[in-house]
Amino acid sequence: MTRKWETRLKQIEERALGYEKKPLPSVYRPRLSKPEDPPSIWKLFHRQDQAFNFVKSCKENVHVFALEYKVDDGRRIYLVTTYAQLWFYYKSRKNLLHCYEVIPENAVCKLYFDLEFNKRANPEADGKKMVALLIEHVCKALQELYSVSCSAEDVFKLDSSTDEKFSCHLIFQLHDVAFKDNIHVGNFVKKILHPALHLISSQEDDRIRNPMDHKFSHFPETPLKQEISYNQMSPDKDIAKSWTLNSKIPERQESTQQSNPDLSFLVVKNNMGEKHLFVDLGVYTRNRNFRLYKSSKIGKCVALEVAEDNRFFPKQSKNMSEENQNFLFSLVTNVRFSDSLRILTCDTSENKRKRTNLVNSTSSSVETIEGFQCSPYPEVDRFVLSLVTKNEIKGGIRRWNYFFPEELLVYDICKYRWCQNIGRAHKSNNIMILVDLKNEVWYQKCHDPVCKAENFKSNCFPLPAEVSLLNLFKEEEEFTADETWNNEAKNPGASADAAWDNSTDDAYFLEATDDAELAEAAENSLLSYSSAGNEIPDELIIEGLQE
DNA sequence: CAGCGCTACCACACCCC
DNA sequence: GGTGTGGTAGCG
Repeated sequence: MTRKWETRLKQIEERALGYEKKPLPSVYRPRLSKPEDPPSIWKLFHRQDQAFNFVKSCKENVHVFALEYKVDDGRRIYLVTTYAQLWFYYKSRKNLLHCYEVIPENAVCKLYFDLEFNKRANPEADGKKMVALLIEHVCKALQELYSVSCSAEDVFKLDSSTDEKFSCHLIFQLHDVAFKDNIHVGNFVKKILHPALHLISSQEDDRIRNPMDHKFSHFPETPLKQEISYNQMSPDKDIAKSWTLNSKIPERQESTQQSNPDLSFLVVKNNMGEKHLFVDLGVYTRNRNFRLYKSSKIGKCVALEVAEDNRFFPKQSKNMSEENQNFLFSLVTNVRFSDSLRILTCDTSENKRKRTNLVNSTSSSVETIEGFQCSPYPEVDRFVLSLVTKNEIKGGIRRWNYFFPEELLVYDICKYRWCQNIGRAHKSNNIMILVDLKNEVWYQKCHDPVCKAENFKSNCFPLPAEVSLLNLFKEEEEFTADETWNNEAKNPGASADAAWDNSTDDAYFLEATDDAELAEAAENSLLSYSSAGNEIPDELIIEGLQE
């Protein structure tokens, strides 16, 4: 008995000594493996808005994913992490089986489609052929409406079909082109499928359709061609003017556009025998969850895989597996920023009207349009405004865009045109201020064709302390908050953080969660990492951290 | 204890012919 | 009967 006590005492003393040598950090920051590596981020939330708030406070390039965790329950939990970290735990497909990309509202994104039909209700439908025809139609539309060239070789086709149901996703990999957000994607898709919508709305036979139908142009409303082009010059930057111009275009143009294309191939029947579109138009809503490559819906075991007739093949990369590349290309919001990136927009006429009214009603006041003037980073906005305010001239933010992968905020400036390239203000072209949050610098570019021709980019200047320190402060706040939460054993992120941690301290691991629901979710899919081991191959760490 | 963002649908009120 | 409104079941 005494001997047993002695050995146990000795063990405890040894452990105490160990802790003295390597004290636990006061702030818990899980790491990949090496202390010099950036901290890993793996946080779970019950609420989507909490997840997005955390993303905002995060300096790293993180994204929100939704995880289904209970059969026959729509409930999801939200995971915030980087693409690399997610892939690291995701790729084995032993856990995280039912994951969705959350396409944030206002996030620049790719053109994407969800296509489906019931095979039994449509015995003669040829899915492959329908997809090919759709792609052809979409490419034609992109060419006509935006002068964007693409083909089936730019379309990543993922398939999730069963004997019962044809189901696939298309993710367009356009060159240096993306949409402003998924609402604009939806407007574009609805616009170009308008003739087909008409085929299903009318119960009657085609022969007795309203004769007016024949007047419908191929693409009924001209989209807002006011593209935010960072490398292309738009002579008149007066947005109100260009909107007015655009809003007047519609019907006039129809004569120049081609006649009604035959989109009858898009019409399918649902289980009830009712006519529906092959293209699911319900996937273009705010914060839409879009199933990830290699994920299945909960309760089903059919995952999205590269379609056998997929024609998009990413260039092979030396330091990344093919699967990892597939994963990255399949992500709708994984849009790379480039100097020549063009952002396509497609407003509904309603929105156009609303915006035009807004512009008109506020043009004289200092405040401008909501959503256009303020980015999610008010501190950065303030700093940018300070940069474009000199003496009498008070510049403003005309619009902003945030690029997730690069953590780059691009501000289109109005009423202030001083360009560092020419050392004076441009006469008719506006400038841009780019804020690189990752590297904590800002620089200036501009819309002037001459400056753009030489690809002018000013020197980088460090962000002031109040902007770059902002992240640090937020981080501290976050951790303080977490600690409080941990004390209350309510921190939903704790369990997964522990899972990510390689320190194998059982005490830490176990105390991570006593929340029954999360624990269950964790057991189901998330926390099997303890058995995944701590050995992370070096090449993966590099891959993981380089992004 | 705990998802989210819609749309289609229904009931009802109100108006006009 | 046409139109607007408000609430909700249920879909994706």
